[in-house]
Amino acid sequence: MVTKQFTGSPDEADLRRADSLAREIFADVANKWALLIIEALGERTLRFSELLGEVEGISHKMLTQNLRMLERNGLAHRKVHPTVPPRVEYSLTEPGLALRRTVDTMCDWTHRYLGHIEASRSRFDA
Amino acid sequence: MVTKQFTGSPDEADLRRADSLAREIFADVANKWALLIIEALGERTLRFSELLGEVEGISHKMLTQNLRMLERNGLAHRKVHPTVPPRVEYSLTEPGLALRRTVDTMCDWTHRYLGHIEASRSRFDA
DNA sequence: CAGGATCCTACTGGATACTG
DNA sequence: CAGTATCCAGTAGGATCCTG
Repeated sequence: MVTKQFTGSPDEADLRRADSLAREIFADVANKWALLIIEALGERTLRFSELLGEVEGISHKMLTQNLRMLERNGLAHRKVHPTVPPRVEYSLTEPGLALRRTVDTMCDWTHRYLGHIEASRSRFDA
Repeated sequence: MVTKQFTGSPDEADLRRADSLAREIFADVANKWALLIIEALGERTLRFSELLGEVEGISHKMLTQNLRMLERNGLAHRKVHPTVPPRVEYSLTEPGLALRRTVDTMCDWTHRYLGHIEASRSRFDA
């Protein structure tokens, strides 16, 4: 489980707070776009427009929204070059890189079980 | 990236198909409820009603929906006991267990960086 | 080029009631 | 108890227009 149960311990309130925070973070991060962005940024630093092309199917709006969220949580770093036209580069922070490693294993998993899953689907759909 | 680019190879069509399948599976699995259910089932086999209680905040409908999806993809196994009242038990299959390991590391990640993230949020919100 | 704001649609997901 | 069906509200998310 994401959350562990603490009952009756001294600073129970603090622990419950950490608990709900953990759930919030998990909900932030456990979504398709966020994970795909993290995966893309793991390769190298990317500009906004590059990400838009790199993350298959994402819209302008969703990209901005998720980048803000990642920045707020300290997973991505936003570097603005004060040039004209503006140039903004996104990269992963240490926590972001750590998360990226687990996303990697998720991608590996996907490819490893592709066959199993496709077979299971055919069986189920029958 | 989830998807790798193959261009000009012999059976390019097959690879593109596998590609889009991979993205589909990733989208199925990379969602809050699916991951939380997998995490819960990792502990032990659970009945429908037990899952409902175990997965914090999930609704009846979302649970059914996600369980069907997990079953279809061959990640969860559904065992019906022909008793009355009915008793249905869900457990993880081998692929499901494998995925569960990566979900575990994601949960660990969440708890490890809780402090970093909370601090980053305060900074950002100011 | 990066990205905010707005509008609008479509789907997600909750509550509730019904069946085996 | 497990699961389906229906209805409905909220929101995710696309398209578009506008600024520095």
